[in-house]
Amino acid sequence: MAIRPAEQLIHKAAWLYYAHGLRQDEVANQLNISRASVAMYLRKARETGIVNISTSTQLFTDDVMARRLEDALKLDAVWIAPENAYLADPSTDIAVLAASVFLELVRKGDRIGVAWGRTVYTIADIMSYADLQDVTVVQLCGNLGAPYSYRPDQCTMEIARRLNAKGLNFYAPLVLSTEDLAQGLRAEPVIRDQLAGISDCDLALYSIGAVDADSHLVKCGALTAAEMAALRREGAAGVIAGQIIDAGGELLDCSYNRRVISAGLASLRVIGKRLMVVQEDSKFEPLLAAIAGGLCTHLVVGARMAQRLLDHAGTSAEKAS
Amino acid sequence: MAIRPAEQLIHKAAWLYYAHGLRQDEVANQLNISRASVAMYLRKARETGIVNISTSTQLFTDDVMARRLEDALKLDAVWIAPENAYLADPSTDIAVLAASVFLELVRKGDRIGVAWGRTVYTIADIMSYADLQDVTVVQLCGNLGAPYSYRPDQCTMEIARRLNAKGLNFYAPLVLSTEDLAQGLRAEPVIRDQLAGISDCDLALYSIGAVDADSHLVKCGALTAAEMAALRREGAAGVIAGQIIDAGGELLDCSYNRRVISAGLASLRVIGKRLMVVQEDSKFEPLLAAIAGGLCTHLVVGARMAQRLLDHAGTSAEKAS
DNA sequence: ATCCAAATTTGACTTTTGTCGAGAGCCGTG
DNA sequence: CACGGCTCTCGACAAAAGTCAAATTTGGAT
Repeated sequence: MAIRPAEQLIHKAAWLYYAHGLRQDEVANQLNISRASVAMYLRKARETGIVNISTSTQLFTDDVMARRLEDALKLDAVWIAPENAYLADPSTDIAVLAASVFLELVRKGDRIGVAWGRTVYTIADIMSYADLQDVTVVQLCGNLGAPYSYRPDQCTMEIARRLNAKGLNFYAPLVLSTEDLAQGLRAEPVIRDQLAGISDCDLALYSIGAVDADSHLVKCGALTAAEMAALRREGAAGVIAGQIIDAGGELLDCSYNRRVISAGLASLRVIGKRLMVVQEDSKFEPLLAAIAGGLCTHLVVGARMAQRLLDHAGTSAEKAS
Repeated sequence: MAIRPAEQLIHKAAWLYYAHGLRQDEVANQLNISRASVAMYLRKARETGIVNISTSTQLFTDDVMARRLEDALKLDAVWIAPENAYLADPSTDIAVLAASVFLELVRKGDRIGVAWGRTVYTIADIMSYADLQDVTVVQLCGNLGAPYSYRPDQCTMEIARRLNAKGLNFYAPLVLSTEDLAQGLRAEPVIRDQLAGISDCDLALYSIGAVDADSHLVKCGALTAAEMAALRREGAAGVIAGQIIDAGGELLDCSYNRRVISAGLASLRVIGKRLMVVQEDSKFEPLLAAIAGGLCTHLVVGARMAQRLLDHAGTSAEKAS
């Protein structure tokens, strides 16, 4: 009899194994199934978030540098991934840390805003599963028909899937060709409601984009490399949730920004916990801009970036005094 | 070089193993130690709550009976442990479930009140470890020089230890020989402060005691079997946090109660989440009294007890109509 | 300075767990 | 009603994790 292995059975196996501490063969006896099946159920239980294995991220905030950064940048919490210390690929380390931090920040009943980018998708990809049924994951910005797998809607959905949460997608393109059209679309009830709902979020997850030819905006055809370079000369310092900000962390006054459908910076700043994750060292200036603009309260970075931020804060303070 | 295996090293090993998903031998390579040491560190990490393995208790609330009980008894949540379904000893099952539920209810920064009894100690004993450094566990009632290992202060400390939390003990006996002395002691600043602090708790954990010769109050010499029997005739229905309540869940007007140093029922009722755990079927009436008195918002019981409660609620409702 | 007790580390061994392909039951379809 | 596709299950093997006693190191006491 090969009945669909009811959630119930998975749950029972997980309970006996993890809560009661029985061995797999003991569980198998209890449930009258083979030990191999038990092993499979347990894997499923882990994958569906019925059991939850989390490791404390204390170590990474306990760092002295993290504390100093919190003070210097006026952030609520900073986590620093030790560069090259553990693994060959430091960016994976940052993503793994970010995923753990993210899961630690999520609370039951939360509404979570998610932006997009390679970093965000990497985090989604390595994030472990959790059972947060009353959580809602909302997309922070419109979609791009990207050739990559980390489209905005995919980032949102993947994270929702991992959390067993509800995913709310944005059914609009990120950039339109005219300002009028963008304005009209923003006024559409469906879109307007979703944009309005962003400020109700309890937690936001995003990274920051650089203003160069490697930007996803260029790669996805939203802007040409030349346009990007021009924007840079006009003061563009970074890209957040598809929008271009200046060095002060304010929206740059440009046609592109007016054609974008995305979470306004004001809505973002209202969100209680704004988790920013930065992997690449090259994103130093963009990150400074985002911090200046108050777009992040919680920060996950690598050790090298942390050092640079600290040095910068030090010299700024000196100049000021 | 056998340096004290700094917390740091345990943390790193746990991180690589659980967060990054490396194998133990890979971790051993990374950290330049033997795999055996890694295995030991990982056990320590689990025991100190650096890693946290929890299994969802959904299954036990999803039960239809649990839902009906919540409605019938006006409780916030009910968990039902399937009797005899899983293991030989059903009371263990209830305790394991209670421990999981308890850990699920604790939040960072919480203040937790803990009473005492065999049930509470059993829960403490099988509870897994967690890393909740900013949690405070306070003792709800005075101490008894009991010949058992589940003295009030031990229950409190054991739970605090498991949680890596701060434990606050009560430095007073549970019962005094005269009412005057009890009153005087209650007015002592140290004691008064602690009693006052009880209503600040976010979560309470207790069971209910029966009014019979088997009661711990009798076994520990606080009352004689004859006195207990007399109290029973006077309307005593149960024992909670060392105090005797009547069938309506109110403090029984008796000398014993006036000589007790413990959390007043009013203070208890102020606590947001009051988790009551009952293992023995014999505690049906005491439990009814506690529920009637609004002393519990969250309940963990076995299936048989749940059925009895439901039947009782049904017949009460019939009578009323 | 030297020794002792306690704690840590390790290699070797045992137990437990993960995985794979074969086989069996279920279900919709032709 | 037979057929294929599907998923679930199981036995057996391989891999990984747990354990133990002996060896080593540490820190403190004499």
